[in-house]
This record gives sequence, structure tokens and C-alpha cells, in this order.
Amino acid sequence: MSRPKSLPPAPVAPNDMLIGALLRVPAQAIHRRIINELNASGFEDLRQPHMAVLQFPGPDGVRPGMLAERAGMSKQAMNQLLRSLEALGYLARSDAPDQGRARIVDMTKRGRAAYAKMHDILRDIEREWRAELGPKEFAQLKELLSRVWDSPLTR
Amino acid sequence: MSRPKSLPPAPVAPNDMLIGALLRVPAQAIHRRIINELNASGFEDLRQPHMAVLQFPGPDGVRPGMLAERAGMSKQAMNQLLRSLEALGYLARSDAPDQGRARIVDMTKRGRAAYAKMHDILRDIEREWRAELGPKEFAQLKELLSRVWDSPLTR
DNA sequence: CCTTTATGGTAAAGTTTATTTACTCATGTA
DNA sequence: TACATGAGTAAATAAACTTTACCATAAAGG
Repeated sequence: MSRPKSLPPAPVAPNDMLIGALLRVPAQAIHRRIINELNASGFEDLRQPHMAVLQFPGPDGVRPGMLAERAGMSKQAMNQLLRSLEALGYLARSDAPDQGRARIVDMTKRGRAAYAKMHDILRDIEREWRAELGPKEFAQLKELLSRVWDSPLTR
Repeated sequence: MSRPKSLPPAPVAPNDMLIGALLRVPAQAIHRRIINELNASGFEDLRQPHMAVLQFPGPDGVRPGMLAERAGMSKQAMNQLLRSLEALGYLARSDAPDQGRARIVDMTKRGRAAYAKMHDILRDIEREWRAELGPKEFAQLKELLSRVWDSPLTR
């Protein structure tokens, strides 16, 4: 049995729902959709764990250790992801000659194509949300989430 | 090296941020915090995968297959989680004599205590967000997210 | 009544993913 | 020089998930 493409609705009244579930469920739905549509668009070999690397703001020009920190995983785990993505042709690791033993991640053409596709999918999703909520309300939602982002709440 | 307790801020201007990242980052921050505080409150043995079971609206009275579907994983994977949580004393699986071979998950006292603790943590988080955004704006945020939840967007 | 089909559940093996442990290389500094 | 530090990597181990396969109950069809 493989993973489903979508999740069943939770049988609850949304009144008593807390911010955790309210954020988690839509975020997961978006995450799934991105993977599914990437896989259906010529990027069949990308799996969930790879998303920790491709995620906004993307790995281009960033050092492995920083990527690990961003993703909340060990440098070793990130390194395995990077090796995998390198083998699949999405990126390359080159020496960053300026600083010690540091290396740097460069996306390949294919990597940038996948990243652009992700962007397109997210644009589609935003269009749908805007149509559902109304343009003003959707802008408000993004504004409020941006304020959360800027605040120390998310650290 | 073990997982960090918090993530570094992404070096970006939030203007060009898409809804994916705007939802993902706060949701992950909440998720991490819940695990960390649970671990620090006498529930040391709960790990990330277990959260797929404990997540709102909780497993009490639900059948394993339904939990698997909700979590977006195979019945077998869910069953391993349930076995683990059963061994740790958070729940029990009993026969549901009404329907076929169906079983049902019952939370133990300890399980309900963990679930209640999760709820408390989320209440704390909501309080902090309300203080940061303002009560009216926070209510607006939840209202907008509830509308997304109710819509077909998240399925 | 017997066979088939569908549903719900479980177990073991195998694969993937992540952590633990241990090491290299470059740089700074006492 | 000797020592410490930070960044990176690799191999071994452990954890988590999927694949494959199976059992048990109920419903339907002959």
C-alpha cells in the first residue's frame, strides 16, 4: 500500500480547534500536493525527505551545515540527502575556497527546473485559496502569517 | 548530534513569501515545541512519529485503519505506532465486537494525560500569539484558517 | 451449504531515512 | 608546536516506513 494522495476530513466542529491543527492540516495538504504534482511533472524521483532541501528559500549557494540547521536535522542526515540529490542530478557540491573546509551547494539546471515547478504549483494553490476566501481575506491571511513569521514566535 | 530545539530564521524578506512557507514554518515550530515540552513534562518517551497518533482530534475510540488514513500512512505503519504506544502505556487496543474483526483504540490514563498536556501547551501558544498579534487579529487568523479547513482546499 | 469477495487487521521481511560514532581538513590561538 | 574549534564527511547502527503476505469476520451468490 502506498501513501494516499489526499486525506479524509476530520470529523469535528472547527469552533474548538486550536491553532496547531488549523495550521498543520493545510500545510500538510500543500506539502502532499507539491510532491504529487512534482512527481507527475517529470520529477518522479523526488521524495518527501528531499523536500527538506528544496523547501523555500532553496539550497542554492548555501552551505550543507546551514541547510541542516534550517531543516532541523543533523549535518550527516542532510549530507545523505545532498548526496542523493546530487546523484539524481538536482545539485552539486563544490568547494567554497574562501572559508576553511567549507563547501557550497549549487543547483543544476534540473534542480532549478524543479524549484521553478514548485513555485508554479504554489502559485496555483494561492490562486485557488484567493478564489475561495476572497482576495482581500487571502491577503489578510498572508499578512497575519507574515507577522507571525517576523515575530519571535516561530523560533 | 541530536535535533535542535529551534530553527534559525530564514534570511528573506517576507514580501515574496508564498503560502506554503508561511504555513509550514509556524506549524513546524509548534510541532517541535509540543514534542519538546511533552518530553520535558514526564512524557520523555514520546517521539515525533507518535504525534501522528496523538494529533488532534486524538485516537480515542477510533479504529486503527481510520487513524492510518487520517495520518496519511499505511495501516501497517500505523499499527507499529500503536504497538509502540501500547508498550509505552499510552493506549490499548481492544476488540470492537460490533463490527467484524474491527478493533478500537482506547487511551489509558497516561495517554489522556499526555493529550491534556498537549492541549495545555497549545493554549499557551495561543496566548502568546494573541499577545503578539492582538486579540482581534488572532481571532481573524483562526477564522480564516477555519474557512480554509471547511473548504475543499485541504483535501 | 459452500465458495467467493470485501473489509479490517496483523506480522515479518526488506527498504529507506536518520542518528550515533568516528574521522579528516583547515584555521585560529596559546 | 600543540591544542582547540568549526565545517564536512563516512561507516555503522537504529528507527521508521513500505512491501508482501497472511488471518479472521461478514456479506453475497450459486
